[in-house]
Amino acid sequence: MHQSPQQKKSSFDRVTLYEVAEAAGVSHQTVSRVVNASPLVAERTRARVLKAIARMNYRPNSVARNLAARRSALIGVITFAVESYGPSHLITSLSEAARKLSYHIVVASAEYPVLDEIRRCGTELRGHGVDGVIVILPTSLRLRALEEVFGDAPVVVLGARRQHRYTAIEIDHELGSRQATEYLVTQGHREIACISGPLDWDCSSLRRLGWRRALEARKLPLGPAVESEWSAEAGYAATQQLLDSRAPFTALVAGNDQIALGAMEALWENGIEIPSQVSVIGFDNMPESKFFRPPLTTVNHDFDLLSTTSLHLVTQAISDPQAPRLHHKIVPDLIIRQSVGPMVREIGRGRRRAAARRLPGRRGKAE
Amino acid sequence: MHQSPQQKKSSFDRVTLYEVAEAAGVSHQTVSRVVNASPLVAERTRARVLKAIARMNYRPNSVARNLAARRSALIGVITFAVESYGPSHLITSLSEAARKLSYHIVVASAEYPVLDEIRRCGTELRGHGVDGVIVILPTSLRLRALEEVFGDAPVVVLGARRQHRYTAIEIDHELGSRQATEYLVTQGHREIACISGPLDWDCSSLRRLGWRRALEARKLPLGPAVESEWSAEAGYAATQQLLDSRAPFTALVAGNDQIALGAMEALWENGIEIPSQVSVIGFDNMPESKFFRPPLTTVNHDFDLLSTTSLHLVTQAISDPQAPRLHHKIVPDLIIRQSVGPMVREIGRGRRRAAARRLPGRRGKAE
DNA sequence: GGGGATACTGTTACCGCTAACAATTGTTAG
DNA sequence: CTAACAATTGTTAGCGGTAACAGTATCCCC
Repeated sequence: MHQSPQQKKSSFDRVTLYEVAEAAGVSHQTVSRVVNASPLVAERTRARVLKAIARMNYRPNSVARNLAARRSALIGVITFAVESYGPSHLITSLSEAARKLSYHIVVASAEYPVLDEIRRCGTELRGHGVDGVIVILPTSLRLRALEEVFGDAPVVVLGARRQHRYTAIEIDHELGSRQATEYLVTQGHREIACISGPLDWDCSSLRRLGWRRALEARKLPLGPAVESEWSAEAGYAATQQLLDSRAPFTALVAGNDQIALGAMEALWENGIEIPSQVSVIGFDNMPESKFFRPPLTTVNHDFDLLSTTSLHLVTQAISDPQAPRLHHKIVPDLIIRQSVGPMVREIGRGRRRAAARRLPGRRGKAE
Repeated sequence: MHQSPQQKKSSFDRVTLYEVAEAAGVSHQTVSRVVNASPLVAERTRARVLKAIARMNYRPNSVARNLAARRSALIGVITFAVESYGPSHLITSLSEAARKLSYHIVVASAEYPVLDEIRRCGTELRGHGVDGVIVILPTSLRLRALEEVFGDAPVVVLGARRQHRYTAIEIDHELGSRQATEYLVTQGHREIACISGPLDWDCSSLRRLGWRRALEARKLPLGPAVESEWSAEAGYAATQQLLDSRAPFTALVAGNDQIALGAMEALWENGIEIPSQVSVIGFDNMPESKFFRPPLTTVNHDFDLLSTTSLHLVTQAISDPQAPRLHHKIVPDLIIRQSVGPMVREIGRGRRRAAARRLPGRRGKAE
C-alpha cells in the first residue's frame, strides 16, 4: 500500500459525482444525497456509496456546488492598513472563527480607505461569489461606496461610527480613550499629550475625542496633540516633533501600541524617563506590549469577541436576509502596567525643564 | 441622480450574461467575448455591449466562469502559527503580490504542522478549487501528506529544507544564524546561548544548527540552549530558565524578534544590562524591533522577495505544469543595531558573576 | 459573377453540482 | 386485493459561464 504516489491521480483532475455514482451503481443524485448527509438514503445504499467515495478518493467540487446552490461558503473581508497590529490580528482571528463555522475567508485589502479602493475590493469579492462580507471600515465617510457595491447583500461593518443600513459592530474607542486619560488624571497628570493615528480613521478621531472629553470633564487644559501614521517609526517622529514644539506634558496617550513604542524610544533618547518623567498609554494590547520597557499600559480590545461576533452576524444575515440590522458596541478595558506612574514633579521632562515654563503651551483654565 | 440606493438591485442578485445579451441585442457569446476582450468583435458591437454592461451594472460571475473554464484565480496558502510575525506578515505580503497578478489568496491555517491538519487544509483548499497552492511548510516531515493531498498539482513549498517533488523556496536560516553567531564572536563573545523556537520547525532547528556550526568552526564551546514557543511570553520564560540554570553566557541568539523581546525583558528584570552584560540577536527584523530597548540586532528576511518569488513560481507552474521544479534559496542579512556590544568583562552577568565560574557549564574544548 | 478568404456572430454542448419533481417499490389499512 | 401512503431512488432542468464549431455577411480577386 501507498506504493507510488506518482500513479495516484492528481487531486486536481477530479473524480466527479457521476463516476462515483456509476461505481456504486446508483444515480448521481443519490451520491449527492450521501455527500450532503441527506436522511433520505437507505443505510445500505449509503454504506455502498461511502465505500465508493473512499475508494475513488472523491472530493466534491465546490465551485460547481457553489454555482448550483448559489452559495460559496466564502466570506469576504475588506480591510485597510494590514500592516498594523489591529487589522492583521483581526484577520487571523476572523479566519479562525470562520473555520469553526465551516466558512472561509477571502481578504481584499488596500492601503487606504479611499472610495476607488473600496469599490475595487467590493467588486473583487463579489467576483469570488462570497456569501457575505465583513468590512473593517476605519471611516464612516465611505458608506455610500459600500451601498453602491453591496446593495442589500449580507454585510457587517466593523468599526462603523453609527447606525446605518448594515449591521455594525463598533468598538467604543472614545470610551477607551476617556478611561485611559482619566486614569492618567487620577495619577496626578495635568498636562497630557496625545499622538493620534491618522485622523481620517474613525478610531483615531474618536480616541482623540475621548482624550479631549476626559480633560474637559476635569476642566483641564488640552495638552499638545499631533497626528501620526500607525507605525513605531511614525510614532517616534511624532514624539520628536512634540518635544521640539516644547509644549509641556507629563503624560502621553498614543494612537496604538506601535506608536507608543516609537514614542517611548524617542523619549528615552531625549533623556526622558518613563514613567517617572513622562507616562505613556497605548491602544490595542498587542502581545508584545507587555514586554516593552517599561511594560506598556494600554487599552485592550477583545479582538476574538469582535471577530466571532461579526462572523455570527454575517452568517445570520446570510441565512436570514430579513433579520433586523443591529448595532453592537464593544467596550474596551484598560490594562494597567508600568508605563504610567504618578506625576511626581511639576514639569516632568529633563532637558526641557526650564524652557517649558516659559512656553505658552497651555490652553483652557485649570480651576 | 443617486436618489435611493434601496431600489437599486442588490449586487448579489446578479445580472447574467444572457440578460445583457438580450438588452444589447446580441448573443450571449458575443457578450462573453466583449467581457474577455476578444479581438473578434466589431467595434460598434463592442461599444453597444459595453454600454449595456455599464447600464445594467453587470459583473461576471466568477464561480460560473471558474466552473466552465476550470480555473478559479484563487491561490491557496497553507500556513501555521499565524500569530507570530513571520507567517502573518508573509500572508499579507502574498496577498498583495497576488493582487498584482490578479489572483486572490485563500488561507487555510492550523496551529501546528501535524499531518491531519495539513490534510484538512489541503482538502479545504482543493474544495475551493484553487489553481495552485503555496505551502508555508515549517517542517520537512510532512511531505508525504502534501503529495497525498496535492499529487501533481501546482504547489510551491516555502521553507522546505531540501529539494523534492515540488518547487521549493528556502530561506537559508542556517546561514543567517551562522552570520549572527559569528558576528557575536567577532565582538569577543565566547559564551553564546541560544533560545530556539520550537525545534520541530525547520527554521528553528536550522537556526540552532547555524549557531552550533559557527561556534564549532571557531572551536568555541556551545553555550546553553533552550527551546521556546514563538512568543515574547515564552521567550521571557525560556530566558528565566536559562538564568536559573546558572550556565554562563554573555550573548544570546533568540529564535525570533518576539522571543528576543521577552528575553531582554527577563534579562533586565534580573539586573542584567543589554548589551553591556549580555548581547542579544533576534530573527525576522519585524518593524518594531528597531524600537526595542535597546534596538535589536536581528537577521532580516526579505519577505516581499519571498512572496513575489513564490507567487511567480506558482503561477508559472499553473500555466506550465511541465516546467521543471527548481529549488530556490534566499539569503538573509544581518541588521546591526545596539543590542549587541563587545564583550567587555570576562563573565558578563551581574548577580551571577561569582557563581558562573564554578558551574560545569562548558562543553567541547576551547583549544 | 463565382470561389474563397476574412471578419464577425450565433448555436450547441458541456463544466459538476443541486433542486424539483417523477417514478418505483414496499407497507398498511380498508 | 387494492388504494393510499411512505420510503427510496431516478430524471430532468438549470446555475452562468466557456469552448468549439457552425453560420452569415462582406470583400477581394481572377
